[in-house]
Order: sequence, then C-alpha cells, then structure tokens
Amino acid sequence: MKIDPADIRKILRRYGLKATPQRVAVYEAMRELGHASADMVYQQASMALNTLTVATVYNVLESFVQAGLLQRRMSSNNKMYLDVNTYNHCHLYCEKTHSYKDYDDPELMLLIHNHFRNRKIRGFDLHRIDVQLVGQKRSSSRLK
Amino acid sequence: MKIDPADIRKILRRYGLKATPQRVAVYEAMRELGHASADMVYQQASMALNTLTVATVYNVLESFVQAGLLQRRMSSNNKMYLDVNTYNHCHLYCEKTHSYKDYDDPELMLLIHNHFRNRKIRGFDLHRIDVQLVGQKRSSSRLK
DNA sequence: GTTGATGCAAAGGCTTTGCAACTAA
DNA sequence: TTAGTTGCAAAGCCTTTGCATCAAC
Repeated sequence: MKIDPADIRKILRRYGLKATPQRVAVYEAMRELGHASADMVYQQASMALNTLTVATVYNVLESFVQAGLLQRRMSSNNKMYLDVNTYNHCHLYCEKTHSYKDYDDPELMLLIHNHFRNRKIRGFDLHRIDVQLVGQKRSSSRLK
Repeated sequence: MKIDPADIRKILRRYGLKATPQRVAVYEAMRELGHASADMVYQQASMALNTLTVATVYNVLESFVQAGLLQRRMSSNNKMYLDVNTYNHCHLYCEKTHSYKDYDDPELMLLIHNHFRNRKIRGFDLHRIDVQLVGQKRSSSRLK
C-alpha cells in the first residue's frame, strides 16, 4: 500500500513537476487518502514531513491540478476537495460528512457515454460527465 | 415573467415560512436568477429592497434550503450556489465562470433511474443522483 | 403578545498572495 | 546557475454568529 518515494518522484517528473520533498509528501498523502480537503492533506502529509506549511500544501495541490495529476471535486460545503483518481468514475457523496467514495459502475458509464455519443450541446464544450450519488452514509458504515 | 409578490407570499407560507419582505425579495431574486451565489442574490434582491443586508440573505437562503424551497448546488470554487428548481434535473456547469444551466433530458434521467431501480448501495442512503455536464461555455454563448 | 426574523458589526474559516530565502535539475 | 519552489505572515474573500431591535402571525 505504502508507495516507494522513488516511484513518486518518477510520477511527478512524468507530469512535468519538480520532485521536491513537499510534493512527494503531498502526493503520498493523497494516495493514502484518496479524496481529501487541503486540511486533511496537510494533516496527513505533515506526519511524513513536519516542516510542511499550509500555504505550500495549497500551492502544491494547485500545481498538481494544473498538471493533471489530481482532480478538483465539487462540494456543497464551500471547501476544496481533491481526488487522486483522474479517470472517469462516479462518486458517492455524503452530504453530512462531505466525504467521497469512488463508485465504479462501468455499465452505467457505458450507458451514459452512449447516450451522449451523438448528442451535441449548443454553445458548450463538454469536458466530462460527473455523476454523483448524493446521500448519507449510514452510521454503521465508513466512506473515505 | 415577473411574479406577483402575493403569490410569493403564498409559496413561502406553503413551505411553512413567514412571509417577510426580505424573504419575498430573496425568493423573487432566485426566480429571476435560477442559479445563483449568495452575492448574486444579494445584488439582485437589493434592487427590490435596498435595506437588505448580506447576513439576512444568508439567513434567508439557509431557511429556504431547510424548508426545501431551494436546493444547494455543488461547486468547485468554494462558494455556495443555490438552485430555484428542486426537481431532479441535470446541469451544465461551466468550470470557468462557475455558472449553471438546467439541462433537461428526460430520456437520460429515465435511463439512470432504471439503472438504479434494483440496485442498492451498501451502507448508503441515496437521496438523489446528480448529473453534471462539466465543461466550458463557448465565448459566443451565455449560460445563466 | 409571541415567536421568530432582521440588521449590524465582529469574528471565523478557508484560501491566496508577496516576497525573501532556498533548492532541484 | 537559474528557474522554479518553499515558508512565513498578512491579507482576502466568503460565511457565520451574537445580540438588540423589530415584525409577522
């Protein structure tokens, strides 16, 4: 589960990013968290690199999004959330805890993809279709 | 297009809300805007009621959401957005301007609805399925 | 008359910025 | 060497809060 820092440096360079210790720590944190707010990343990454500052976390996250290494997620609580998986997938979104969970449903993706195959939207360049299953996780359960 | 204030008061009471001038102005603004941030509502509603304050707009919007008269939307720019239409519908979301446009596609809704008819998600109470067509509006075009 | 809503100003939370010091390539 | 990154602290933006006053019912 734990990734070799050398591998992370490779990934960063592949995306055209300088492999600083801060970036390695942030990406490592994102790999562990999957979906996270800036603060969650800061908490997690600080464990590995205690000189890290919040401002740097924001800078690093932004550079990752620009490079296409991470994806911003939408949220309904006015906070920034990021997703380590950039391929096209659905999410469960808990309205109470504002937590996300990947929901892989290839059949659904195909259904939607086919639906839009021959459909154009006037005046709009479609980048992706974002499907969120919005609700609440049951108390017994745990999304991450 | 312009709604009779008396009708707005009726709507508010139907949702168990006191019909204050502030609430009437805010709801009127939402009907005009369709989708809006708190600030947009404040700008718009202030035209009709210049004594309105920002704090009141936030209070009113929150009470509307609680009552089910408005729906919160997800966004990727850390701001609150609201939708005057609470029925289940898709949205075009412009990543550049963070503006929304309703995208009614009954065929797609049916497709998705059927897909989930006999599907349960373990540990999750599904409230609604939110489909966003994320992209950018072309410069020639205008979403609201 | 009650109960809840508003206005104001202040505080709060999250994010961004400017700039000097530093470092990966 | 140097172009780009980090740390720090301050500022910025959006949202919430406490409380006295006010108004809808």
